[in-house]
Amino acid sequence: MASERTRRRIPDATVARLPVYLRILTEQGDEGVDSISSERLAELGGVNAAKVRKDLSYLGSYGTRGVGYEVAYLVYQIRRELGLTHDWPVVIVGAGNLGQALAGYGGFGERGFPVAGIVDIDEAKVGSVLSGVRVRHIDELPQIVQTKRVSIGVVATPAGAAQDAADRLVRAGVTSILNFAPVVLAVPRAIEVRKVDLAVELQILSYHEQRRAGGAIHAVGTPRPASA
Amino acid sequence: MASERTRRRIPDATVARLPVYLRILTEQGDEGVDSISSERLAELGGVNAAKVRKDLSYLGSYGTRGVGYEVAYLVYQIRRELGLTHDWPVVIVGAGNLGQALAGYGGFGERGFPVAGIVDIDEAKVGSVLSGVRVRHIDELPQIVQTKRVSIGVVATPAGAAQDAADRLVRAGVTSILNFAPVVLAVPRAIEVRKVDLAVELQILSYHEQRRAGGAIHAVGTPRPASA
DNA sequence: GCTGCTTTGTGAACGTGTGCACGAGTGCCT
DNA sequence: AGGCACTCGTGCACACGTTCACAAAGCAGC
Repeated sequence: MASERTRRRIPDATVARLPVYLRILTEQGDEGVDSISSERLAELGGVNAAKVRKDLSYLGSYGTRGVGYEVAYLVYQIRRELGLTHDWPVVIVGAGNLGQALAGYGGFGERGFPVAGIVDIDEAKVGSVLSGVRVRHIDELPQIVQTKRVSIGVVATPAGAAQDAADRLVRAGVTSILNFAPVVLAVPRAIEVRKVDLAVELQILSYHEQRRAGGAIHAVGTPRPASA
Repeated sequence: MASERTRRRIPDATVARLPVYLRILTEQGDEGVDSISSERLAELGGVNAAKVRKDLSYLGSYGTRGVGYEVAYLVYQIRRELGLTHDWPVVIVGAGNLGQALAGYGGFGERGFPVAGIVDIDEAKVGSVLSGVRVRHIDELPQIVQTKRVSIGVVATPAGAAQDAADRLVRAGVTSILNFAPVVLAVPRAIEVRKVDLAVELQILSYHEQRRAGGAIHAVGTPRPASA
């Protein structure tokens, strides 16, 4: 119990996979499975079995040799490690196309991230209701963050407004940001930022497609730099 | 010219950063900047200058020592490497909340990924028009993929329908998939899949928030496994 | 209790990614 | 022409992540 503070740091790569395991385990639990092997979990998660075992070993030795892992207990442990023992309300900045879709996406609240509010800078959008959440003015952000104890903000604005949105979120007291705008946000070191950029993902796919196609054909007619 | 086929493989980590450099360079170019140093590019991209230089060196030696990189030329080279010399039409499967937002998100077409079509399995949604694109029935997928020469598919369905959507995309001839559903897709080895999972991103943020909060307090009242 | 089968947990080897540090090349100024 | 300031390109060392392989541990059947 005293060593609880000295909890080993979990590698980033592992933290990124825990949510996947958690989802699979929850599904399996719902289907009545109460014990699962690392091999099966790996198969369902599309990864290597050794990786699963190593990942889970960072949480502690919660498996039983010769048997596998008790699904319900593992779910509990992963949830605890990820801090999912309670809800984390989020506030969405930007009530455009994306903000609306996010607010309407039920999966948010279901998975422990209820939408505490959605704000926009455009007065015309304020007051409209999206999936039960009323759009409020961005000036109300500090109040929402404080009364609802929000620590996670979602930036769903156009690129040009993203930095301002982030600044406001930080000033309001948010400490983690999920950024959907195609911009590199400048924030204080202590703020955790994660980025989701659709264009980047598509361009990575494009790279592989182009490579698959041979790639060489595009070399025809290459312009040269100014110098000789 | 003969060595064009022997193009060095670019590391995944670098491929993932090239789109970021590309966006920044394009912006800088629009602002009239025509030469940029690795240091400045690194600053704007939120990365290390040495990393920028190493990344760009995989494309070839396109910089000038003592000066920096010619913005326009670098943009051209990155676009070429990423296969962005021509458009890549995409087809979206699922006309729900997310599918609609994606279709309406202008950034898609602008960046070289025009929406060639959006399909849904629900007859009730077929025929409606989203941002100029008419929703068609999923049975028309093969036809859309072939006539529009689509090689990238976007899965924007609920989790339960995602695998079926992926299967249909693959059968229709798509070779790259961008998956928004919280499911690990099973596809032939040759198909490139990238995943965007909002819940995973939020859970990673949750982990850091929980860790920030101390983490130990949640240990109170931990249930134990069945065994002694 | 012993044997055999299964599956975990982890040391060790390998591969990938990062960042420093510095040689090498370039432009500018005198 | 020579010196100086600047910046790229890259070898090298280190950190991080992945995978293998196997001992340790548990269960089942007899």
